[in-house]
Amino acid sequence: MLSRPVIVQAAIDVIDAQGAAALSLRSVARRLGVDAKSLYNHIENKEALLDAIAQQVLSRMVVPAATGDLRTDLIAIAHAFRAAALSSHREAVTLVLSRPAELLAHLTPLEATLAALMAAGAKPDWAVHAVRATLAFISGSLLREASTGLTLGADDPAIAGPREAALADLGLTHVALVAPYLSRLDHLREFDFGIGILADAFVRELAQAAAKA
Amino acid sequence: MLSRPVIVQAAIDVIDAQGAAALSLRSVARRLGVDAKSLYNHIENKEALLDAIAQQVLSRMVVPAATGDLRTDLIAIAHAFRAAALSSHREAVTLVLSRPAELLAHLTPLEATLAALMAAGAKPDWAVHAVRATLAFISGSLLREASTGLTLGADDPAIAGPREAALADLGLTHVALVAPYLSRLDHLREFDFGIGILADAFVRELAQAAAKA
DNA sequence: ACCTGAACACCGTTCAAGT
DNA sequence: ACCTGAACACCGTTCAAGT
Repeated sequence: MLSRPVIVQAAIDVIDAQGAAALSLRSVARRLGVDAKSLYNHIENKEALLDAIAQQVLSRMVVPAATGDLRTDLIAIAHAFRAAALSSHREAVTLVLSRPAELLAHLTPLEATLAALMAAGAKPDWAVHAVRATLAFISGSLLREASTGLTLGADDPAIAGPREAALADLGLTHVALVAPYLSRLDHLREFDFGIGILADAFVRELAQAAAKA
Repeated sequence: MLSRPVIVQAAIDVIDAQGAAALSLRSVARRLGVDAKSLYNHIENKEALLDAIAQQVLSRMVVPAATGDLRTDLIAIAHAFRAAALSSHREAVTLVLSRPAELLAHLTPLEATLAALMAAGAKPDWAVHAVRATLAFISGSLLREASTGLTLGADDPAIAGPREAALADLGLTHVALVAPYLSRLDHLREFDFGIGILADAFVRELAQAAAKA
């Protein structure tokens, strides 16, 4: 009855239903109507379960077909990765991000990104730097999505006005100046902004290297 | 005797000495020779303690003086942020990163980055996007530094050779191709690569906007 | 082969009682 | 004002005993 895949799915269900904080061997076992100690017949320990969850979440990623245009492909891969990571409860993403990237599941997007970069003429060592910068940006973006409440919206001028004045008093004049924009946070828009910048930079760099050769 | 700053410092000491996993109200109290429940006279709960730790770690950041050159200033601020975040045990950084960015301590680097961008002619809304992209990259980079073992080095060709063959067999031909570069990870180098790309992109974008105006 | 009872060394937190 | 004893509802994990 009990099996590794069943346990992993139950763990994801716990996170989806009650948040990442509620995840424990005991809560997973409770959901399965089983004693927590029984899980040890199928998983090594809690750490291994967390690895398996991260693996399972990432394995839902659908790698988009390459179009041959580097910018298009990089953006499509980044979106696919983000969609997979966010496909469960928002908090599940922190679990994926806090596992070391050597998990097998990470290799699929890695392969796709490297393929896109190298098809566009990137040399191996440079491609590795580029993919690492991209992954760092994606990780940081998802971490923010997970830990930020929906938005920071406080558009009520009755609140915003005094707050800006307080910021200016603290010497944070520039923060005060942009406060209206800081109070709005559209995760997807920020994601696209950053990925677009990186993709543009990669395209430009490769074109420049090609022109020199 | 007991006080909030003393408790926060003891908590950081616990992390430095025994890692983030060993941090608990009880371990902090033990280090202070006090009962864990006594801490509640000075902190609200564990969450508040974690916030205070993040605040304290980030407050060590020394904001560099502005030079007026956007690229130079952005890179200097990023390095200062990284240095502060890594000034304790590597694992302490995950604590800082997992707290929402609305903490007061985040405002110092935010102000400096916005000032650099706007001095270079950035409009408020665009400056906010730029600073968010930069912070996402920095967060992702630090998260990798915290969760990755020192390096992934496995340069022994007797190990590397078969591993690359195995990767190629899985259809991961590009991963196999770059495996020698993936096995080496210099955190600072990767950090500089990414920050450099972002800074270059911002400088170029602002120059372009200025030329159009 | 798989499950569980007893047991251990942990957690965060409340509240009433002590100084 | 600050500290603690008693108490509660949790954790992960081992190991011997059961089916």
